[in-house]
Amino acid sequence: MDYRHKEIEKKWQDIWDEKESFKAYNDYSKPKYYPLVEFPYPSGQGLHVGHPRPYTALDIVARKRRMEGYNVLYTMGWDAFGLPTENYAIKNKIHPAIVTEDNVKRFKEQLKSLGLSFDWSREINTTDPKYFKWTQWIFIKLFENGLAYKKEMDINWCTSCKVGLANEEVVGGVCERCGSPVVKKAKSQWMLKITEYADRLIDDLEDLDYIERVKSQQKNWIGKSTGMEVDFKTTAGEKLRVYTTRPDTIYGATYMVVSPEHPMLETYKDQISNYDAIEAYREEARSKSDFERTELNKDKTGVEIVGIKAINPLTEKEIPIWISDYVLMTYGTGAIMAVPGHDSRDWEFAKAFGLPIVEVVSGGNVDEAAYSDIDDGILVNSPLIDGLRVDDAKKKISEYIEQNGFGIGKVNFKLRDWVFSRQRYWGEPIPLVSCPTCGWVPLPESELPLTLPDVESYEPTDNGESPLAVMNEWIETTCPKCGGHAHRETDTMPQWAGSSWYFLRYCDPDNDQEFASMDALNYWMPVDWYNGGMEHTTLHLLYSRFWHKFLFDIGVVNTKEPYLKRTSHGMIMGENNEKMSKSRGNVVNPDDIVKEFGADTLRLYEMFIGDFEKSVPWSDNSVKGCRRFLDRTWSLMDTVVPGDHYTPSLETIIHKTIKKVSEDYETLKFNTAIAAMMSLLNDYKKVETITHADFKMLLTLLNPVAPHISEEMWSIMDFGGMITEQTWPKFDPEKVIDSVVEMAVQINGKVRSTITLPVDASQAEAHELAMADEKIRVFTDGKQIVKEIFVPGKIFNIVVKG
RNA sequence: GCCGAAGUGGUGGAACUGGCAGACGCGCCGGACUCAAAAUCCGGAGAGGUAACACUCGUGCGGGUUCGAGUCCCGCCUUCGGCACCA
Repeated sequence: MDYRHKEIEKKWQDIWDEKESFKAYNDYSKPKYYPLVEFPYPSGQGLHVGHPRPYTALDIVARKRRMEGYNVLYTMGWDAFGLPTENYAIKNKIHPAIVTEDNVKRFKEQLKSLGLSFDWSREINTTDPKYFKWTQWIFIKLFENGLAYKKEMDINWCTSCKVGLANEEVVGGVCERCGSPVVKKAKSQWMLKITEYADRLIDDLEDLDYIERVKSQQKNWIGKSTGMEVDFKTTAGEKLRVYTTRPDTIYGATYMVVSPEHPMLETYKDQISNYDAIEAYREEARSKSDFERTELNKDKTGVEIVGIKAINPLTEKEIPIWISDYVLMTYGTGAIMAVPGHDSRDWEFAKAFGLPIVEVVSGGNVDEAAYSDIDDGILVNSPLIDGLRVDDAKKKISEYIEQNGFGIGKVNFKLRDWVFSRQRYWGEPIPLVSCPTCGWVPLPESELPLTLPDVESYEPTDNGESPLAVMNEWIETTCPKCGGHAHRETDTMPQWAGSSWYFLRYCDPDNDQEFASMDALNYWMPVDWYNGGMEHTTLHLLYSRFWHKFLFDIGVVNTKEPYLKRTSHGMIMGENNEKMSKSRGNVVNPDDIVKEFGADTLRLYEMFIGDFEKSVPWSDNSVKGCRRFLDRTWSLMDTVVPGDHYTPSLETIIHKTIKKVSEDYETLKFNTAIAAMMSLLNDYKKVETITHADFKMLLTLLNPVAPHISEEMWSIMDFGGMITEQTWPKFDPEKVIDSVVEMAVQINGKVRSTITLPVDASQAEAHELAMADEKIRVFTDGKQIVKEIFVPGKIFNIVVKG
């Protein structure tokens, strides 16, 4: 009988469906486990070979947990709002809802063909009004709690998508999605105050089991810095406030710099004698894109503000004030005290304009470069803090500054508030109306969901307004508060909205009273293990943590963090080790692999290919190798004979393999788990016959990776029931140890021979055996044995001299 | 520049708290089966060296600790990912 993957895979997928083998029950008495994978954006391209990698990995965990007796919630959905669908719809004149439906259908078929053990009865779709009703509900809560506000601001405007972007969506000055240039555009936008949660988003990482690179990237992105705001008097009258993390270097502040957008320039216009030059510089800065302004290693430019001086509060000396675009209005106070001796940017600026450089921390050479080391430096030229180390000096001077009212401690973040408006059609409408008398008013819950108007055209407008802005019938409405004439907000939400809370909906997907019941949340949450791409670390992952914390604060979820554990998979590259793309011609279609080799082979291959956390190139030949392993396992059926016990010569290796595979499935080391099973197969092949017990064990261990073929063989062998319903095996700790071991014998640390001895043999026995070995005697005869190191079961090292 | 990860055969990658480097797979070489090929099965191999052993070298580079280092310490180099004029 041949291994016919097509028939077998279809057959078992149908049986699992019919028996609801993977249904998550609301039986709250059982221990639960909630593994989560990022739900895909159903693009028109269909499934990519990258998708099955994380899905299979957590499928393995999910299947193992079920066999361990857990009630497992493993499910799937569609993050289906978004630009590509909308653009495709515009181009082909098909409604985005229909495009979405088609894409979802295709994705679902493809995913189903992989035999992933999702509970499909809990499938969700972010574009379903029953779903986005609650996305809108959460937005209203954010609004009611003062975390959503509208602000006229310069936004990142993608010239091609004709849409505003969050900072997180701008990569290297271009649009993350389409690569077109991003320019500044003033627009009134809905903003979410994620910055209010900045501290907690950093602090609470502490107790979470996230892989280190995720933690550090999030910390980096939030960018907490602790320093002081210090007021410098000016000759113009009012004080000028700066932010610094190095108050200890204040005696070295020889000039000040304000950003081109700083309001003082307007305020003191009359006192500035070179205002024309200043204005020209400001105009130049305005015309530059963010990218140009922040370009690497750019030469410093600037203009001195003539007519106003600042006064250093500690030295009482007058220092000049400059304007330069290396100081950003969006960070700190938009003004700095420049300490060229100890800040490389200030140093460059001072060199460029011949400004004085004063050394206030010794240890470097400020004529050569700024000395910014904070560990070894000693303060000099700083009357109050001379001779102190940097950290002590910082402490002392900070106290002094605060006591004298010159300034105050201040924490700053790089994180900015989240631009939440999109001027597009295919997103959740923002459920607010603008009333001339009441201002912004949220829709009452009874009017949710607010659905999109069903129209023919949804092209973006050239003036930057949402396509909804021209749909008068939809816009015109009455104010829920005063009943007067009002109109709807025409912006929609970004794609990140629906994905910021979807894991909550899985807990209770059909609830039409709440986004999920507290009972369901209490049972299922938090997510035990969340795996997803590194590209979502500062976007989706951060956003959803923010939303969750907010929901926790208003008492509608039970945990302050959504995910206990976060891991990440590496990308699958093309065979030439370049990113898979149509233009490179190195795209592999998972359907082809499933068709030719079977889903089990694809699953096995994607898990075996290499370190799960690293990117790996695709290899057609390795796929064949994985299929070969399954074929060889299949042919093993010819050698199986009845028997409830392990074949004695295989017993130790079987227990070792149970241990290895069980542990490796938990730690993302799927590649070595599979290697161990391949080894076990090789051992099985070396004996004439194997018992039912031997074979059952291999099938059980293999089942989470290759569920169809293991189920089929279980059935052919008539082992009873389904393998999916079996219990995960345990190993016997006493039986994973070999009774006899081969031990390397070293002379001065170099292996010269091996001896075979019982695992519990003494050093004396080892010594005797070693000395009986001719290869060893060659090295010991006539030499003095200085020392013997004996590590039971590991090594025997003889140190000789002479 | 800062943060993070990593450098091991022809190749993807193994190696627990320092203990026989190269598991497992691919590719390659040889053999069996075949008219032949594919598939399958059996066997082989880090490099140098030898008739064969022996032996020597070998985990990015340079030092160090240790009976013993891919693994630990110090100093570098390179690659990848993230951030970046954030004061």
